[in-house]
Amino acid sequence: MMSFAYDYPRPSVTADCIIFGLANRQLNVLLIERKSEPFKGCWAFPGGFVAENEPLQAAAKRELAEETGLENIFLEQLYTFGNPGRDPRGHTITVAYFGLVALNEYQPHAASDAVRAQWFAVNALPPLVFDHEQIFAVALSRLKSKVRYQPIGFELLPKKFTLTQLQQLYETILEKPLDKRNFRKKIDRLNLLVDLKERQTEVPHRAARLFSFDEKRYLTLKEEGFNFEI
Amino acid sequence: MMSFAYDYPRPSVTADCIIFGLANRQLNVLLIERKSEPFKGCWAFPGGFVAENEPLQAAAKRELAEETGLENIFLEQLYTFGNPGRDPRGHTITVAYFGLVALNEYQPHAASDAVRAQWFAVNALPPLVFDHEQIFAVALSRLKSKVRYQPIGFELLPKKFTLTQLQQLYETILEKPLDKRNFRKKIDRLNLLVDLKERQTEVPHRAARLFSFDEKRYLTLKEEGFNFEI
DNA sequence: ACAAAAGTGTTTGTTGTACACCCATGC
DNA sequence: GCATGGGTGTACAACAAACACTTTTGT
Repeated sequence: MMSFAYDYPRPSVTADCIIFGLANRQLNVLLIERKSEPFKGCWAFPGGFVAENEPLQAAAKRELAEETGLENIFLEQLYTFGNPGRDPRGHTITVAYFGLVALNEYQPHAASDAVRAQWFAVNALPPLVFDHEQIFAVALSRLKSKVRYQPIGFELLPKKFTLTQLQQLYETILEKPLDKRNFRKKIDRLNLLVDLKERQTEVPHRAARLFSFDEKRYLTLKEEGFNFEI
Repeated sequence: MMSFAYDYPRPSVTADCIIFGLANRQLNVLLIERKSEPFKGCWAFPGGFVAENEPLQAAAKRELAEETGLENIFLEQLYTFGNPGRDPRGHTITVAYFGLVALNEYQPHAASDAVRAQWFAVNALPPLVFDHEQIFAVALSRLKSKVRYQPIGFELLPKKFTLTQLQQLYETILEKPLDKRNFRKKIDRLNLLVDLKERQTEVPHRAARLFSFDEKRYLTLKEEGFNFEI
């Protein structure tokens, strides 16, 4: 095996996580405050160096857990950033991962290389280190276009949710109001929801019906894609 | 700056190119025969190590040009593969790029690390090295889904082409026959083509009208996306 | 005259879009 | 009884899908 070895100068490789969450009607993203140089004290996406012989997604998950405490998050690869100059320490390639969580259920707590871990509304982000603002732009635009051809929401909503909550999710991501009746017709045609035959409790108005996603159908639609020109 | 330096063990990074081309009614992909170990003499996608301080896409373009002679190809990032064990030399991360060319206009010639460079029909590929078969599967599925929400063909067809050629392109990629009239109506509605007011010459039957893409409209549609449930 | 591919419309079903009111519940 | 959000239908326009014949040209 050693006969195949080589020793080119190597860029270093990190895996970073862009985690979106929904709170009220606000799209949020998870940031950490860096504990160490460079850019100590600045805000960044959770992430860090890929260890030798560590799968990329595993590195992303590990760093996320270490720095924010979030675990069992589904991560999807977003894009790989490798422009020289993006990291003052030298040529660094960052494989960015993208995840969605039901924000209420995940209160992050800082750990490891992070001083703090905190949700920020996407339209009120602090300045970010490196080229993380560019990475964020790619992530947000991916989220917006994903919504158009894949089911989304499973990860962003509580297990049981109302149609209005689902609609607000789409309105938040797409940044435009949707017609209630048309939205419901469209969702209905997808055969994606299970009517739980339950209702909200303790709301100061008529209680809405609760639904959950049909996981199997959700996965099918995710693979097949659909058209949601809503 | 040196105070920020670090010295983790680093995986190495390569950039590989999956280039599709269309010949007759066959989708083809460009492979090289490796000149050096490991897997000397086996077929692989063109690609190689990313140099220090080299942008990723630049590395992909450089390797493609070095190994096959193809230049000025538009490359789009496909996916990054980083599973340990995929390369016997040690942990290697491959950023895969994806490109389309009008096959007739690009006859590859081997150079550099390649013994040969050659087009292969996608349904008759030789065994590939490393995890290149998996990479190929991702590339092909990306091509198939891309077709549904972005214009395609600009890069795969000659500058002047007939509607039938365009339809055959879609039929080849989607692997299903399409209705001529419906296809033409749909293309027409996209406002994507420029009627060149020219006709084919030297065909042994009625000459078809020639079209070209409206580049501006093509780019707009690429950004906006569309729905081509054809 | 015939072979080969170009070119062209209509009908029917489905989906998109715009739009406004009554219903149930908690206070 | 009123405030709050829940829930529902219809009409019109656009698009999808199925389908067959005439036209042009070279040989």
